Amino acid sequence: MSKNIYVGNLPWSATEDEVRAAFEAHGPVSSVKLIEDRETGRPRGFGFVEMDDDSAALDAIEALDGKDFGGRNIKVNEAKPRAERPRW
DNA sequence: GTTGAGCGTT
Repeated sequence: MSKNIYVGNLPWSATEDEVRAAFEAHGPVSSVKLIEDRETGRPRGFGFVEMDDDSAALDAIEALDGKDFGGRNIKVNEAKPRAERPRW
């Protein structure tokens, strides 16, 4: 199973590689997705991290939540389930 | 050469 993690308050200079490295330090990371504005292409400053190990995910959440990342305190929490793609 | 709330489109 996997657990989705929401990562917010990220600096605009942050990359997926840095976020992945930060979470891989606490457990195996399945995938990392930084969200950018689809219309303007600007980074929104938040992203999502998917981890296979639930305990490692919770450990990474409490370990990285409110911590300094790239000179900014990031917010790490359990992500809400993403809406499925509408078929029509 | 910018900006700051916060939950994504494969």
